[in-house]
Amino acid sequence: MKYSAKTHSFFDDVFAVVELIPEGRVSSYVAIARYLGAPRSARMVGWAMNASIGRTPAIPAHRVVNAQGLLTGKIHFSQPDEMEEKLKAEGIPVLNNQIVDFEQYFWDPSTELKMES
DNA sequence: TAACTGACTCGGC
DNA sequence: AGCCGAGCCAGTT
Repeated sequence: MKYSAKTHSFFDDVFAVVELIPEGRVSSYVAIARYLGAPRSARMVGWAMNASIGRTPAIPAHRVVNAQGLLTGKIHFSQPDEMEEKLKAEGIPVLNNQIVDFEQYFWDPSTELKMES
């Protein structure tokens, strides 16, 4: 199930953006999709995260949450609490699977990277 | 090739 | 205020 490694795809773009998310910050599926010019492809971004598991370098998928700041993807990690623990370790408060003050930690690539040189 | 899937979102009830 | 259904698109089977 890994015969598409050679294929350059939307996934690769997603990985590239996720890797750019600064430590201590979080982004959302729709924000990344929007930045890549596919505002309706939030689901694909989530799927890309699933495909990123086990990849090297490690993709900080734990910094990507849904539009509400909810850790919807935590159940997909090797350890369900891994996502939450990593976020807390970076200084991001998480309560009931949801990021506290989400907007404060939110990192939007469309805003932060709009002027790539 | 066609059909199905999903770590999403939004809108309606 | 919370639950349910439909749209969305690229990758997988």
